Amino acid sequence: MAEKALQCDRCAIRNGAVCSALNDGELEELNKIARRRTVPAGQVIMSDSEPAEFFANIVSGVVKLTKTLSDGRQQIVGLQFPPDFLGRAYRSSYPFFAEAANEVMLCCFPRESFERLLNISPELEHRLFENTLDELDSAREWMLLLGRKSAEEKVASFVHMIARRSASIGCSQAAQPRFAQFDLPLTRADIADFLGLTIETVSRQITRLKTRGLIEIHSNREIVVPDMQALAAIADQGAPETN
Amino acid sequence: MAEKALQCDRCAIRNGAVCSALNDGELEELNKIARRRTVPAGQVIMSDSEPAEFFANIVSGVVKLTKTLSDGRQQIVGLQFPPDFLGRAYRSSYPFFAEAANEVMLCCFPRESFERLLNISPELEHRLFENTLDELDSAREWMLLLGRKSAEEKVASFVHMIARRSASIGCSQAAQPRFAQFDLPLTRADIADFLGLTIETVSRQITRLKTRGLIEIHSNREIVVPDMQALAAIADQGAPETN
DNA sequence: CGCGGTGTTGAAGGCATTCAATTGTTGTGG
DNA sequence: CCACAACAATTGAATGCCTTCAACACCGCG
Repeated sequence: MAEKALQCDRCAIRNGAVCSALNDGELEELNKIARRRTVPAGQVIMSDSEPAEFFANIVSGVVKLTKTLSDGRQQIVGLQFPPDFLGRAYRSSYPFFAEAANEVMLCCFPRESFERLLNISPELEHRLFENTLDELDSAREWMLLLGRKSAEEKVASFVHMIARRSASIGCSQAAQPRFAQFDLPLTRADIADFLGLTIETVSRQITRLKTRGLIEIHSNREIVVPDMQALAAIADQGAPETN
Repeated sequence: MAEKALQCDRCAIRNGAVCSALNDGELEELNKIARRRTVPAGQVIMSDSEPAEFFANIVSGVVKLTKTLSDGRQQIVGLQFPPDFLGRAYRSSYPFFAEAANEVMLCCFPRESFERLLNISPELEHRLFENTLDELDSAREWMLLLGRKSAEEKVASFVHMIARRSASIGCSQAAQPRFAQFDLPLTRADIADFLGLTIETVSRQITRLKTRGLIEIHSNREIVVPDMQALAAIADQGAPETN
């Protein structure tokens, strides 16, 4: 929960984050109110019950958005990576939980100050709008997965998505690399909650992908995908012949 | 596909639609470019492949947004009712299909003209932003349903949602009426595609709800819910004791 | 070394699907 | 008005995928 002020111009997510919609003066304004904060894995960042008192950029780590039924069944309804934005403009309440999937570094802005900035900068609002449209697109993509894909396709889709997003965060390689190596930011339980499956089914399907040579596993979290296209073929359509 | 000009001030959805964000001058502008159009059930309104040349308000009827896997499995990723807005600002392509679920009446605006209006009216953009946030919320609500609810809970949730939305369209009753009567705007096949189930399962669960006295069915489409709260209890949490 | 958290593996069972047949509904032309 | 076709919905029986329950393996850590 350490907090400290920071210089925006040396920020790791300077280019991708919503701040890039601001001009120099506005950015300086933002710089004044911004505070970095580290959140340990598992901790709730924003919740259903209490109004969110701040907005934030994700600097590092992964944040999961979860919803829960009254008997405890849980579903992850969104995953956010750097440099994603956290919090909802114009809405005081949050219809789900935002929780750190692993250790997360945030760049936080007090609600009031940020909204003041939002009022004077149409570009900033526009940027948030674009963000929301992207979130809506991926939510719908995920609805297709949840409603219509088999367990195997779900897990393959998940690994494929993480591989793509991890690549875009780390050293920017070619647009469509054939090979990928990365760490899973989620536990098996989280993956299950994301895919609408059980832990056991996720584990079995990961083993199956490994057996088939589609992925290699080094330390449970560390994954290598030797052929992204082969993985995508399983993820996006009916399971091809296994021969 | 009949088209005709129209007076906004006598429009059925005048109050709820995005147009209500406009001032008199802007509304007059919109009035000039608006054209009504009737779309028969089943017809595609906007598609993945071709860029959408217009935006539209839904005046009456229901529009389904669908996504399809390469082997034909389909998922409905959104349902839009009057006075919802159709089309995406700032995006030329549409990552899914918009299709008329039943006969739909649209109020269409040519893309270019509407975007010009969007540029001069921050209120309009803001309104679209709010809309998008609402869509995102319901998409996430639906992810919870798709990933974690049983067939019975899914169908109950669906009927409950339609009941609520139908009530808010027709004669505005009390905020939370105990009783509801309405027509299902979707076929069983559409309901199945919406819930991530098969037609047969949907049919069986509807029969089960009827047997249990939670709904009454008159003409396959016409539904009566005698006790909305009882239905909500099944929809939103683990199935209660059946006694 | 033992313990808790995390992940894997096995066997049995259940819920939704699949396949198949029948019934009900709608619209059209004789 | 009725026959008929085409579509929509229901119902039944069997299969299968994923879950559930249970036991065990792995790993970091005090």
